Amino acid sequence: MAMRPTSVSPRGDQTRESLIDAAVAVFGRDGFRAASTRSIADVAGVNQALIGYHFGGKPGLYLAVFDRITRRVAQYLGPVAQSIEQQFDEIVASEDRQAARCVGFIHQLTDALVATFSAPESSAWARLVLREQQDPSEAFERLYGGMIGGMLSLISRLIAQACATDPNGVETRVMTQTVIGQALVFRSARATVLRQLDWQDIGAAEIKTIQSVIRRNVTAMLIGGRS
Amino acid sequence: MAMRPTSVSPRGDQTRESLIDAAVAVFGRDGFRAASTRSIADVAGVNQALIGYHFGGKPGLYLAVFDRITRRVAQYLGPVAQSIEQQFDEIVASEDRQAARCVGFIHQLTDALVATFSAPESSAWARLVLREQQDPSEAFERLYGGMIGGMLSLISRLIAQACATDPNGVETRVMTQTVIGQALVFRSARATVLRQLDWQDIGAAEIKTIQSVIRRNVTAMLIGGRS
DNA sequence: GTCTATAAAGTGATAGAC
DNA sequence: GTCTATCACTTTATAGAC
Repeated sequence: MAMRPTSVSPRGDQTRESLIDAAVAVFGRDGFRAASTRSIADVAGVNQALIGYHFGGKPGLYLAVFDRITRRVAQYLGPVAQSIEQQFDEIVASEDRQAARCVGFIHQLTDALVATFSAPESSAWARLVLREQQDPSEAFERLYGGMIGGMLSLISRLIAQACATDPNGVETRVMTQTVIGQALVFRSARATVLRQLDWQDIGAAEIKTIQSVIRRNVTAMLIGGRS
Repeated sequence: MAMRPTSVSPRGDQTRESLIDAAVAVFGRDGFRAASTRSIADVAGVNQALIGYHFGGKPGLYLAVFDRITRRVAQYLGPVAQSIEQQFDEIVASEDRQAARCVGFIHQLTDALVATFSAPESSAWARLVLREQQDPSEAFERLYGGMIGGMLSLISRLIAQACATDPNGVETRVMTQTVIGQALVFRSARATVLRQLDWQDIGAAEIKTIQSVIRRNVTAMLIGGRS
């Protein structure tokens, strides 16, 4: 089985990039099995046989697509997450719980999630990721290890700190999912959202509204009814 | 183009049922395009040519699948929704806002949503519905008109009543989505949920935990931080 | 109402020229 | 690194026997 060539030729690099770009769109639209290597090659403007040469075959290209998605999503969320991670270390080291500050960090993260999921490129990603969520393959490992896992861990620790609960407890983790779910639904149930709200698209104005409602919800959930 | 026969033969009925059952599973697993009529017929234990005879072709069978899903989900959620709808009419007619009672109704609905999405049959449905949400076709109309629209409307009115807001206002509708999103995420991000919580499955015990957390969240969101 | 058989088109992989 | 050509297989739809 042919593997990705080790030499770094500018021409070949360009071909690989074009193929991955095209594969994100076509795999997203048609799914792994229905997507044909011919249509991917056509969209990429390269020869069909080059998929075998550069990625070893259709499955290899599919995995390369998820590495691409992971890297791109990390570009959106990474800076915010890292900044919070750093400040969170100081909070844990201090004696004060600083619940309000933790909630503020969660607000930053839900804002970023809503913005990321609403980005135009996210449309193709979502189809791929949602499929993997229902029926995880090797590609899901790359997603979880590359981005999702770290994000879940960070939000769980912030919630635990804000509510003085166990970050590894079941309730904290379930609560983490409900926080993310509030942002995720605007992508996963997109057709329903557009229809119910009579929106043509989720643009800058709509994103602001969503972010503001989720901020309010999160605040109420975490420091509204207690301590 | 052959249409569904008008005569009602027991033998043909059985064939149609088998084909729809099989189609839910195979379309769910492979998507519309990748699913082959041959594999559907094999799973159903009938001849491939009968898909053309009974449904006019592959697209006709696909639509029949969504009618089936709509009817089944309505069996889960319909009774709860109707009971609440009835009592809600009385609340609107009365002078008291009865916010706590409205929140109780929403709890019943989120409980039902979590239970429905976690049902084993929901696994195949979800793949189909999530695809339509990203890329709606004629099948989405049947879903929205048959079930989703009514559920959204009911929750929006309950939220508006509980919070004294406009049921048709953007904020109320966005809030409705965030409520549903908390239940939906346990299906739409299933692989992530199972992994983060180290669950093998979402069974009766897990459902109880999820329902309880969402109930608490909804209460905080709607009557925790205000009035 | 169900079957077999088949036509016409599309699939992924790959050998081999350049 | 890229191309053309082709193999072996699968796809949907349908004609026609029963």
